[in-house]
Amino acid sequence: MTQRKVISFETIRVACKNCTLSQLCLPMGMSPEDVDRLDSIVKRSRPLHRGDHLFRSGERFRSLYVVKTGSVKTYTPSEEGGEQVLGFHLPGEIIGLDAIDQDAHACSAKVLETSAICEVPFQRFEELAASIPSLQHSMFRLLSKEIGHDAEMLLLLGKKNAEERLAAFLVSMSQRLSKRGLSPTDFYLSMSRHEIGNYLGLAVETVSRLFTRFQDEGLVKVDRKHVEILDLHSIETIAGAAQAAGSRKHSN
Amino acid sequence: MTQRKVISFETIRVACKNCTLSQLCLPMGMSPEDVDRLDSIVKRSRPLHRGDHLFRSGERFRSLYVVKTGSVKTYTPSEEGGEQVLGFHLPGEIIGLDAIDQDAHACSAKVLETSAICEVPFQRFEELAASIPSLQHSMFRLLSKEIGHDAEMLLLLGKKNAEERLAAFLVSMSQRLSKRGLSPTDFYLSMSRHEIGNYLGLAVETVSRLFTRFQDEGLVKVDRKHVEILDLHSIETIAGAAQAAGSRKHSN
DNA sequence: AACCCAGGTTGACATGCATCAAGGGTAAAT
DNA sequence: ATTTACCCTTGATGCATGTCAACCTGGGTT
Repeated sequence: MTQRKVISFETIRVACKNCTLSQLCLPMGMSPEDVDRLDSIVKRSRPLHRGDHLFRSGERFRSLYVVKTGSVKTYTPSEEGGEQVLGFHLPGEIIGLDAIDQDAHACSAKVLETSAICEVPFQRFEELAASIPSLQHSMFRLLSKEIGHDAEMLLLLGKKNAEERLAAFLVSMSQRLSKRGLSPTDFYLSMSRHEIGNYLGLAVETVSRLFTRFQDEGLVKVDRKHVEILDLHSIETIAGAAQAAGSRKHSN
Repeated sequence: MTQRKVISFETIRVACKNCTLSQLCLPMGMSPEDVDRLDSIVKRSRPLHRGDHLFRSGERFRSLYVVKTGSVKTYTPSEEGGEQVLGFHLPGEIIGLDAIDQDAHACSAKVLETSAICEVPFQRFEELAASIPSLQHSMFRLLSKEIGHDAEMLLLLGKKNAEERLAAFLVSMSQRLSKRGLSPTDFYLSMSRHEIGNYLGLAVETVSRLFTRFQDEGLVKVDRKHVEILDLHSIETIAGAAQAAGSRKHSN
């Protein structure tokens, strides 16, 4: 016992069964034994730093990645430095799902702040999923959830105006942080205004102006990346007001 | 032999193994025996007609649906009759994937023209997928493909202008019809201008004007729902010109 | 045949947001 | 401490596209 492995502390710290994210992540609904089996195929690396890539567009697909701490953005780079930000990923969220089909990454994933990432080799994962029904089910659900989330984004980009988009973004951040045990009304954004604008299909200037306006209206208090939500209810109302009176866009 | 079942003709006509879509659909890459197992859980109903619903938003999720012939649109209805069209589905395409996560349908699915639909009860399907690795893999791929497609739509809605959107829509239709053995340059659209506009985040009038403009420029010949593509190459160029010179929107 | 009506087209006008431009604050680098 | 470079903010202007309104057209109904 005195001779136990030096890595034991490390192991305890990161093992799936001890991970606070297990209810949000793949282990969701699995028996302790099965979680151990999953755990045995997960690779963990040293923390990554701002700007590091998990993978780049075009690379062969080998593994899914799960954010353990920190945050990651995914984006599709296009010629000339332009890009479309596809999403911001918080702890427990899985990255690389879109690569399964083509066996290659169509987007790139870049770390926004110092982050710990779990790597899940996909081939092994599939074998495991075939023998653990609840894991297969979790995976179907996670993929489905992503599709549902994308549908929300389509609605946002297709029907909502700038104000509604930023409000929806704030509500989403608030809810997701809250689920992770953080404050739903006081948080730091790890992405730039530019990245937010890109994600929401808006110009940086518009995002900036909206933050200012929301602040003037007493809805939030913003200081650079630090956001305090003062009136979450009003922001939720704005965010949900897609087809409400006054916004008759494409109303059939 | 004389006494064979009356439904035999019907059965032959629709069985997965005799279906021309099998390479686009779930049976992709499965052994003939496994296709039979899949076939045994698939339900087929009488043809549905324009306006019929496969399911409606809010209903309990029980089955996935696959278009066999015809076409279907999915959309999220919102209060006041407004809606966001999420997609148009051609033969071989699977509908209902976004409902797996919540165990309830978040969108509605409406038939655009007389269509034959296969119903796949999901619980049975999951059992089958766990015992047929290639089926599980197909399903992961199909879900992943949907996510990748959604990402393309996010780029379209977030970065492309009206002209690029409609061009992308035409290219998509052309490619998908072509894969199904139909002409890539001469086809009938089963959806209205309104539905196209809603899908692309544009007003009906804009869609109409663009069709006219494309026709004036000699790119297409349009007569109501009938579209002939005269210069597919140019349309592809327009569709792909997201970040090209001249369109500097959000160019970082 | 006359009517009806949803779907489509076209024109005139309005506006939300992108674009252009300039300046200020902050954090990392030296 | 100073420099540097990025990020953010704010103002002025223009344009693409939504909105409003009118009319056309073809298919179905009485």
